[in-house]
Amino acid sequence: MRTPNSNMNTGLRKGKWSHEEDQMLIAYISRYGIWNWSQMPRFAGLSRSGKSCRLRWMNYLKPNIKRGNFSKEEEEIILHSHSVLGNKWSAIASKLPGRTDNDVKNFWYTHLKKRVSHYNKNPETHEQNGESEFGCINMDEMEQPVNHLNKVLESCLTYEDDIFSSSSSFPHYDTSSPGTIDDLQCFWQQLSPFENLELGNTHLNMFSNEFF
DNA sequence: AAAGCTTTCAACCGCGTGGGT
DNA sequence: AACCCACGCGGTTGAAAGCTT
Repeated sequence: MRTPNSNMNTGLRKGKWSHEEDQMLIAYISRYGIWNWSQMPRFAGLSRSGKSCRLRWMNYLKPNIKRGNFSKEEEEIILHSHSVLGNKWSAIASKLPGRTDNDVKNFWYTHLKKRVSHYNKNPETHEQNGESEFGCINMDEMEQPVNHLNKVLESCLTYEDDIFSSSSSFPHYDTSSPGTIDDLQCFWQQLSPFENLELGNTHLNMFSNEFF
């Protein structure tokens, strides 16, 4: 986390995002979609770089970002994927709906790297316990959570067709009194059928009238 | 209670890539 | 072909929170 300050040369704010800035970015993207990250902050009234806005949106504000602890299944998928892909965090994150590359990377360095290092140093101890380098399950079992997640994704995509054909299905969000960031996240969660779909203009405009 | 140390994770930075001119 | 620009990615940083002494 960085302290809020501003760049004396550009006048751009840096550091932690305020609730108000989050609201402004969400409101702007909800209304106009994502068209150009470098121009957008100016039109949205934000004193931030496009890069900063993009990062904030992608890692925190985007609909259906999953917060909180990683499940055992997610852990195993990360470990397995990392053994195959290496530090390709975005590729690994793409296997975990709702998780960002930044989240995966942080989780790897704070939780999983130690476990893998320990295994590499003491493989015989772990093997005696019937553990793989990923902790406790074998490679065949590893495929199951991946398949399960793919099925969940497929069902979401099917549901998307249904929900767009009946506008009354959209959850309602009171933007005149938006409440806390938790309220917002609760609202985004209600839009779960849209998860993993890039919210381009087409999708957003469909519910922007009701949204505002 | 408080000082020092460690961990977590949001955010920044630099670089590579691809598309447009 | 060369340049510019926007975007995305991976590595790194550092404040805040949590833990230990």
